[in-house]
Amino acid sequence: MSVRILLCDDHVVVRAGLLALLGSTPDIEVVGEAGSGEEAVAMAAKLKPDVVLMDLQLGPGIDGVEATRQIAPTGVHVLVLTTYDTDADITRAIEAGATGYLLKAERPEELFAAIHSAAQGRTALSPPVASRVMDRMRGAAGPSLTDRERDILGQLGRGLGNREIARALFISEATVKTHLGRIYAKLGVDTRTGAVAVAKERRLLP
Amino acid sequence: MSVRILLCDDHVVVRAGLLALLGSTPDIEVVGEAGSGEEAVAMAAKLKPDVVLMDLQLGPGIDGVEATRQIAPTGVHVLVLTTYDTDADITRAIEAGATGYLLKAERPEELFAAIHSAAQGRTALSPPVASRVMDRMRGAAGPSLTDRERDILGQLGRGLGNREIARALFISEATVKTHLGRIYAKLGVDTRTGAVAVAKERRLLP
DNA sequence: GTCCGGGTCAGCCGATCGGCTGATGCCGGG
DNA sequence: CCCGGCATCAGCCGATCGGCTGACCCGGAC
Repeated sequence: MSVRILLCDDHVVVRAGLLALLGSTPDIEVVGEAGSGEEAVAMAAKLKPDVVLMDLQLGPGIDGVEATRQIAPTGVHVLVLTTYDTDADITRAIEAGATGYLLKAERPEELFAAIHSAAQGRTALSPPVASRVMDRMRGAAGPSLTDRERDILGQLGRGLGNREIARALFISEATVKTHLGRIYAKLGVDTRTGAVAVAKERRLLP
Repeated sequence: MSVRILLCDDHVVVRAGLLALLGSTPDIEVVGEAGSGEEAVAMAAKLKPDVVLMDLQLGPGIDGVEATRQIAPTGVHVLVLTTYDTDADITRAIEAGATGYLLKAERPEELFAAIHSAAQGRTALSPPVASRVMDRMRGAAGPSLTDRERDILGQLGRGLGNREIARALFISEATVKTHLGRIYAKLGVDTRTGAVAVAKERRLLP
């Protein structure tokens, strides 16, 4: 019996590509296409597919992570299929309940295998993604920033000064400095510019 | 008579999507697919298609801009089809000789129209891209950094302080500060972190 | 109940940064 | 030949940053 799939991607080209690839395989059946997160949530509830193929970047409206957060609890497996293998994206998707994380650059056979894995609730990760996750596990004392520290880092990445960051986050400048100090320590730097550089390198910033 | 197309994209899914979309139209014929820049250059020379549909991000090897730079002079029209509409990408692609610049989020009809335009050598731009180009024209004084300023910016993007930048480039700290001041002025910021942020946004940094 | 991690804040001080003014040398176009 | 753009450097000064020390509150773990 074939696996029933719901596609979710805002790019027509990508949906067409997946449809073409998956439609040609006998044991996979595409039962629906969604062009936005809202649409995906609604169609997942109605169609109850075995697997939702979810892009993370969905243009306006809720993004793929939020859509995954809403779909996953309903028992429908979500397989993230996206272009980027950034730490932030991967962890957010996994936290949101994604069953797997594939890259669009992946070979079709990998995609088919991952879909069947996901249909059975088994995790499927692209090799580069798996590597990153392993690195994350190994580097136990790795860059484990708190939520608030990530907020600060995000503002920092926009080039704001301490005062501006403080106003943006509704806290005092002193608090910003405290957080920055801890961020520097965790990233192994001692300047804000260095923090941005490292964060950029480790893909902690958009 | 139909337009002969060569696809170039490192993503199998995207190639399949374009193949599916274009294959269903009678006046467009896909004569080849390339998964890398090198492949695209070779196939363009051999197949002499009317239009090359070129992605800019191509994974390892030469990128879409470089491939375009090599293909365009041979008289083959290159229509860039990519995900991003950043200033730097657009200008680099156009400088490299691209005939048009489309976004993957574009409607299929736009894509068809753009292909026919490109086949005749006419420029085709996605609306958001066209807007940016117009903005650029209006604000004639674009961010034209000198080579040396780009050097400084590069070091800055690594998180170095003025003294370190000075040592890295074998100049005095005073000179670094002078260059930084001019960079700030050209980028419209007033802090080093802001410069990194803007440079990152405009893709002036690796 | 106590301990601890996370978030919040304050004050102090040395180092760094950014703006300013001004100067030199090189090179290429008018 | 002179002018302008580019790169180089110096000194001054106010603003900002980064490190430090110490503090409070809260919620969950033990």
